[in-house]
Amino acid sequence: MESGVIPIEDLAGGMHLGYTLESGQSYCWRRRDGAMYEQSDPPASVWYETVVDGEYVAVRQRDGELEWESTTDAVPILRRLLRLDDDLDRIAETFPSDPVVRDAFQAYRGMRLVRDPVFPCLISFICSTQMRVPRIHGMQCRLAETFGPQLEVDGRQINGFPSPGTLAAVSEAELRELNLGYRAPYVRETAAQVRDGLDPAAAGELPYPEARSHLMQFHGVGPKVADCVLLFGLGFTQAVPLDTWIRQAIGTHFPECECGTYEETSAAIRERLGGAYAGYAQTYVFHYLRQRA
DNA sequence: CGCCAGGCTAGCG
DNA sequence: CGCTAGCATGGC
Repeated sequence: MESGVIPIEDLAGGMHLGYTLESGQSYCWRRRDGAMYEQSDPPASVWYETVVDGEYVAVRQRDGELEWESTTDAVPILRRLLRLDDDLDRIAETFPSDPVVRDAFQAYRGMRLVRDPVFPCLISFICSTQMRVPRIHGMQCRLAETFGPQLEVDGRQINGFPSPGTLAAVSEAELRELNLGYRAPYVRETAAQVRDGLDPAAAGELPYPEARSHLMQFHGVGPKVADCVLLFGLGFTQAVPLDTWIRQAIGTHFPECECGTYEETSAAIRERLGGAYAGYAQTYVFHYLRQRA
């Protein structure tokens, strides 16, 4: 097992690991203590762990640094997954000066977007429809524990996320037994599409509108889920998923952006939130409103 | 008990 | 195109 630290002072705009991983944007990490996605503020010094490309990665934040343990050098992996190269203050300069956005940024200072591995990201947001955050997380945990590849780390069994082929071979009934509900056939069909060669990562090479259309080919993926995958998995920081929370924020704070259709409202709010990093602003506002509800 | 949750699909007009 | 019923499940 390798280990190391990354000083927070090296990260422009700071870092808050708990907000980053428990704000409902990533379902690819688990707390080592078992608990996760509580409504209250996550405690400090908690270990979070995941499996990426067969490698175990664990990270926690304390005393001004990120401390990590891994079966490999986790620094480049963490840089990518936690977007450690983002300059948060420079990004915030692109935000509009509206009180909601500014208050949200101040309240959750150090929260970064994630860049989840695209397949688990895709499946997790297909599972997210009409569902609360803790239950989405529970579904991803059960998928990994039931069908994912096992890894032994310090005598403990850790499961990675199942491959598209594995998931496509699972019956709908087995998925329903994990309480995926009506999302079960969507998950199975999408896994089969990926297995058969439709690559969600290919969206990353396309311009934003085409990238979203590419993802909407997957069963169970509409415009909102596509925007989530673009934002939280493929680095499209301009994407603004129009969920119930952000729609409420639009109605209250940006009524001029309410244009009727998803496409038009999406374009208006992306412009209103500063363009290139509108999705970053959205993530702060989403978390801010959800925590205050 | 009813209502709603980071919506989507299918099937209508 | 736009509109909507139906969809599983759990927590309040």
